[in-house]
This record gives sequence, C-alpha cells and structure tokens, in this order.
Amino acid sequence: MTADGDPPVKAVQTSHRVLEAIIDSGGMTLADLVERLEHSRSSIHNHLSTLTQLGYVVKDGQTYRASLRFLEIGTTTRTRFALYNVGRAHAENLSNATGLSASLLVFERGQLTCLYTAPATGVDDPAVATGDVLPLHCTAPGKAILAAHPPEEVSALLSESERAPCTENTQTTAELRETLESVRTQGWAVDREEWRTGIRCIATAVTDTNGRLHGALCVTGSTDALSGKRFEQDIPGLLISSAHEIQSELE
Amino acid sequence: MTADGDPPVKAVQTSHRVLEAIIDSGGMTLADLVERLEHSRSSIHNHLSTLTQLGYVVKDGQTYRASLRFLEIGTTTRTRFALYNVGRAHAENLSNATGLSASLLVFERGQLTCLYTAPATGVDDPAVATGDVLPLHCTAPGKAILAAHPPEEVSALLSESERAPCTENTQTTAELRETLESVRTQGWAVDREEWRTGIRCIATAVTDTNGRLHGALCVTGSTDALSGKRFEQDIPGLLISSAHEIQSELE
DNA sequence: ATAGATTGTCCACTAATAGTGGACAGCTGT
DNA sequence: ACAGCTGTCCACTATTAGTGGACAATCTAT
Repeated sequence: MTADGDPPVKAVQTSHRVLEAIIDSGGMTLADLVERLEHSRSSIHNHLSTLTQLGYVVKDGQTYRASLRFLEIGTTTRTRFALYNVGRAHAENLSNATGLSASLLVFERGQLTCLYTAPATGVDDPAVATGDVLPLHCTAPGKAILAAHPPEEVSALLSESERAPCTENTQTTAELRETLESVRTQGWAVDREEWRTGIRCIATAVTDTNGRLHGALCVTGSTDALSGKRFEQDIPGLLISSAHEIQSELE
Repeated sequence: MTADGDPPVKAVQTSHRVLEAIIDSGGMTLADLVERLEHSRSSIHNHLSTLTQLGYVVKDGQTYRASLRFLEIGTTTRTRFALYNVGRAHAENLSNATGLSASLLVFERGQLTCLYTAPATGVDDPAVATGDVLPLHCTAPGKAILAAHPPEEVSALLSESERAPCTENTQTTAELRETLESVRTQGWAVDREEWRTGIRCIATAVTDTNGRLHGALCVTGSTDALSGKRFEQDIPGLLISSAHEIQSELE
C-alpha cells in the first residue's frame, strides 16, 4: 500500500519531493530548495514552474508555497464520504449535548484523518481539528479503529505509523493489546492524556448496517472537563447513541 | 501566471491530468481513465500507482479517488493566511450578530477561494462553504476584490475567469464597471441573486494597516433574510466594523 | 539610486525514462 | 466456469528529465 521502492514515474516523484519540502517548511525560496534537495537548480526551477502552472504552488514574492487548490480538492473529496455527509449534524448535536468538541475521523492509507470537528462553544482551537492526522496507538479514535480490526492485523497497522510515546502516559504496546480487548467488549475507547498533556478523549468506531467500517466518532476536552462519572458513563453513553444514529442513516 | 503552453516537466502534467479526471468525476476506474485520456493503458496505470504510492490517490475496490492528503495539506496551507487566523473569530461573531453565514475569502491564482465559513445557526449547508471557489463577476466578495484593484487591471482579472451569466440577474460587463465604481466609494459590494437564485450576499475587502489586500469578508443569506433596511444599512454597518477590527489585528 | 543577491530563461549535451502495444497471470463478481 | 478488468512484465524508441554554466531580469536592502 504505502510500499517503498521508487514509483514508476520518477519525474512525478521529484515534483512530489519539491512539494513536500514546500509544504512542511511552510514556504521556501528557490535557493533553499536547491540546498535541501539533491537536484540542479534548473531542474528544481522546472518543477517549480510546472507545479505553479498547474495550480498547486503559488509564488509569494520570492518564496513558493502550496496553493489553496489543496483546500478546494480536499473539501471536495470530503463530501465523498458518507460518514461526513451523514455524521456532521450528529457531531454538532453531540458537541452541544456534551459541551465538548466532537470529531469525525476516517482511516485511510494507514492514517487517521479528521474529516470534521464541531468545536465546543467558546473553544476556538480544538485539539483535533479538520485535516489533522492522529496517531493510532495513543488516541481514543485510533484505538477504536484498531479494535475494529481483527487482532492479528493490528501489529501490521501499527508498524505503518510511529509507535513512539507522545506523553508520559502513552501506553506500551503490551498495555495497548489488553486495552484493545476491552475496547472490543466495551464498545468505546478512551485516551487519558496519552497523546497530549491535559487532553482526554473518548471515541467509538462507526460502522454501517452491513458492518462495514466507516471511521470513528470522538469527543475531546480538557481533563478537568472530562473526569469522574461524566468520563466513565455519561459521555460514553451519549457518544454511543450518536454513533448508532449515524449507523442507521448510513446507506 | 496561469499561462498556457506546456509546462517544462511533462510527466507531471500527465499525472495532473489523471488526477484532474479522478477529482472531477469523483472517482474513476482504470478502464474509464484509459477511455477519457489519450494515453496507453500501461502509462495511465503507471501514473495511478505513482500517485497512489505518493499518497495522493487511493484505490477503493476498482475505482481510484483522491485521498484525504489534500484535506490535510489544504488545512495546513490555510493556517498560513493571517486573514484566517485573525479573521475566524470575527467571522463567528459576525455570524452570531447577524444570524447569517459569514465567510472569509482569498484571491489567489485569479480565483476567489473561501478559506472559512461560520455557518448561521441552523444552516447546515451554507451557500458559500470552506474550499468553494466563487466567480468574480457575480458575487459580492468577487466585486469587492475587483474594486480593490486599479480599474485598468479589472478586465485582465475578469478574462481569467468565466464571465458567463449565472442567473437572470447577473450584471453585464458594462453594468459591472459602474457597480465597481460605487463599490469603491461606498466601501462594500452586494449581490442580489446574481449568482444563485434566492441568495443574497454583502461583502467588503479586507486590507491590513499598510493597505495590502488580504481578501474579503462577506455575509450570505436568503433574499427574505436580507432585504430592506437590514440589507441596505444594518448588515453593511456590522460587516464594515468587523472588517476594521480584523484590519487592526492584521500584522 | 546603486550594488549585491536571487531568480528567470536559455543552451547544448547525455543518460535516463516516459510512453507504446502486447502478452499473461491474478482477481472479482456474475 | 466464465468474462471482464486489473496488476505486472517486456522490449523498444523517441522523448525528455536532469546537469552545469552563462546571462538577463528582478528583487532587496543599503
């Protein structure tokens, strides 16, 4: 899937490398790119002008950056997910009912990507925002997705992503294995500051009426907003019933 | 800018064509692509597996579709816009104050792209949503952007986009020219069902304290929610003051 | 305004490869 | 079992991606 080995069309790969460098530096100049990538200046310039001409890159003064084409394509792609179209309204309701941020997530290419977050009122910068990619091993939605797969596949799924601890609370692989077992019987997964300090999360997998896995639904909040009976019972109850509502509307 | 003529790196162009076909059909099979594009089956398959390996495309059963990588990159790119980071909260406030949907838009590559929409409460599907691309000549934010440019550049900007009428109310180019003049003196632009029937919109350009154009702010609603004194005075007043607040925070 | 740095463009050259068409195995769903 | 489509491989050739260097154009800061 995300196999290594050079792709068949190598020119596309080098354009990809140029793009990657631009993206995760937030904008680079030609000279910077020549320095970072192992290609001649003319070659990089050719790729830059190709990407610019095709609309993927924009030149701001001297620096090149990714264009808003990606946002356009991304939001278009999002509407192809039934989980998004059906689940958005339910995420809003869940957010209102709990006072927490509620997110829809999809498992694709071995990655967990957030399709949509209904932010809690007053929260301008939720921990999980639209477009964010979350680790599988230390987040509630990640565990919910893992638990929805056959146990023998789990280690393969984990090898794709990093398994590095994110906080001092991140579970070890052995702990995780036990946790997944209880997630399967319990029906929901939790994350107690295992990903980000001060952040707790509760999640459940979302399947359609045929049992096909569509993704996950989760609520996120600070540890003090998510504790005690609320954390153990009330919120999970609301979460599960939201997931069931979505399930009945899928397909 | 969006100049024609083949880009220097042609393999990237053909990958681009494959991607385009996939995107605006919402997913295609190999056979379909071979039929639509003028390339051999092996070649298209090579591009498909390259794009898949690099993470831009995903195979669902037999059909290829764009991946959520675009959403990830798109939302990352969005955070590089000061207008987004500063304006989001103001758009929320404006939406609450007016009961309408409020959007932030940016002019890039001759296109007007919506960075963010704060939907009116109860509206699940706003007319202008995040990632949407709007025409310049028949929308309020489009006119606001056009009016922010020197008059002699306007026709060049319009030639990039289509100038086709969208509804029976769409202004002719001559009417538009006069309108832009009054937008410049008045400070805001309107759209009376010129783009979508039943939809009205009011917009203003947003500049920073140095006069640099960052984009536009607009509110959108149904014609019955946007009429009379509200449409002529109240809403424009709120809009302009929101824009001034944003301006003072930019830079 | 001027100087220094960076970028856009062009060129000649070569090793590399994108693209073709066909063949065959593997998978999928009827 | 069968038909249809996909993944993979192959040999071949015209094309081209990539190199390095040169010069003009453009931008930036003094």
